[in-house]
Formats: sequence, C-alpha cells, structure tokens
Amino acid sequence: MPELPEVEITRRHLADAIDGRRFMDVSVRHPRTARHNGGDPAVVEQRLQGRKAGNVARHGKFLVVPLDGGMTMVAHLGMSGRFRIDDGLGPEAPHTHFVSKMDDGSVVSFIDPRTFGFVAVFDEVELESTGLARLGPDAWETPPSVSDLAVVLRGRKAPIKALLLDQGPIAGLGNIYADEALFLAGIDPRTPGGELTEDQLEGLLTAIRLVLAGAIEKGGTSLDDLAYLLPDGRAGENLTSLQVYGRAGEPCFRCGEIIDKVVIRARSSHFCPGCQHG
DNA sequence: AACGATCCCTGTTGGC
DNA sequence: TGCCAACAGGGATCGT
Repeated sequence: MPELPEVEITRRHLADAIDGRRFMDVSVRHPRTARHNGGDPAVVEQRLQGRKAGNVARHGKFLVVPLDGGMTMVAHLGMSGRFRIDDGLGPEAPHTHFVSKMDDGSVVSFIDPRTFGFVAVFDEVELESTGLARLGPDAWETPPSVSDLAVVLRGRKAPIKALLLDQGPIAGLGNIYADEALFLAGIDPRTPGGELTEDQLEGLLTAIRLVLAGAIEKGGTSLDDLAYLLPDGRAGENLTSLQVYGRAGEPCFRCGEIIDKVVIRARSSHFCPGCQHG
C-alpha cells in the first residue's frame, strides 16, 4: 500500500519527469479520479492543460505540484494508485485514468484499479478545503518534537494506532508502517494516546524515523496482491523487513511469542503481545 | 471536539 | 473445480 515511503519514492521519480516541464495533451478518463474537481474530468484537463510544473513536493501521502498561473496540482495514490513514466509507445496499462504527455515527449500516466486515488487541480481557496489542510507535520521532512507531540496527544483517549492513522498528530503513516513503528517502539497499539509517557513518545518518534528510512532505502513495500510498483515498473523490496504487519499467527522474530491481530478503527492491527505494552 | 462507523472500489483469497 | 462472500484500506463524511 502506498504510504509515506512509497509516495516519497514516487515523488522523486515524478520530479525527474515533470519539474519545470509543461503538461500537454492531458486526458482524464474516470470521474472518480476527478472527484475533487466535481467529478468532471474536463475540469482537471482544462486546468492542467499547457501549465508548467514547479517542483514536486510531498506532504504526508499527498503529492503537491505548484503550477504556473497560481493553481496547484494535488494527487493521492489512495490504495492502489501508481504513476508510470515512459515514452508512451507501449500499450496502456489497464485502469489508466490519467495521461499527460509532457513537453519533452515523455508520458506520465496514473493507474488506479480501486480508484481510491485522485488527481486534482485546485485554486487557493479550494486547496484550503481539502484534507491537505488538516494534515499534521510530515513524519519524514518535518517530524514533531517530543514535546509538540505530547501537547497534541494530551488527553486523547483514542488508541495510539488510530491517532497515527488520523494524519492529524503526524502525517504519512498508514497501516503497515504504523504497526511496524509501534512494534519497534514496544508500544501496544491499543494504548490511549494521552497515556503515553514522554519516554515512549521519544521512542515512537525514533521508531518512525527508522521504519521510514529503511523502507525508503528499499524502494517501499510491494505486497503480493495489488502490487505497489515504482514508476519505472520495479517492485519495492521492503516486504521482507516487516516484523509484524501481515504476520498474525506467526512467531515474533524478537521474542518468539505469536503475533496477534486486533481491529482498531476498522483497520487490522498487528502486534507482539510479548514485546509491546501499554 | 473527539471518536467511531460507514462508504467508496476491485483484485485476490478462502471457504464450501 | 467453480462460485461467491469476505477481505484489504486512505480519506471523506456523518452520527453520537
């Protein structure tokens, strides 16, 4: 699943392809891909057509591209979205919902079977009304200090796992890396966020840093089903690094206890009862 | 305000 | 073997 590491890898590839280049022949094929522009593919096409991209940025799991003329392109990979960059000569992949030829002749396309992702072009007012405006500090580029995080979590009764998925306290973690970071920090995912000590929060921030760094270095996590793929078509190699995610019923690599799975906020949470505590 | 539930969607998987 | 229900989950929205 695309989370911060996968989006960051995508950002780097996209930056190579579109920074400073112009969008030509924009085509949006699916109303759900355009749902943040009223579900009208023509709006995305018209707003993007002929515009020149600035530098591709990332905030949490959102990709943000400033455009000349003042508007901003925002894209999200959702569950199954991926960008592809090629010469446009080969066959189009199934579920290709966005295609744009750039002014150097390369072709950027967005492939998204489950259509949880989107491509949008916003003016300044619209930009403020999206989830982007509600994001907390980026977990990788601008992680919060221990004291900042403590303030945000003070009094919160929701499980720390739910708060990590919320993107408000800290932005970029999804189900895989939230579980992995909590394991590394030795924290039970059900622990109310407000009950974590400063020591635990410091450990959690360190664990997040390590988990994200490892995943980015390995090109992200490609699961075996709807594979997340890098924009050049390769698979990420982080799967074998996972300690708890997807390992329910198997022994913990560290202590041998059986990895457990519980549902938190309608998401499965994997953890080791031997290593993780409130 | 905080929190949980529900919905969206389709490829894959597991049970019968 | 074949069919179909269940499952996976990021974010938006809504109800409590």
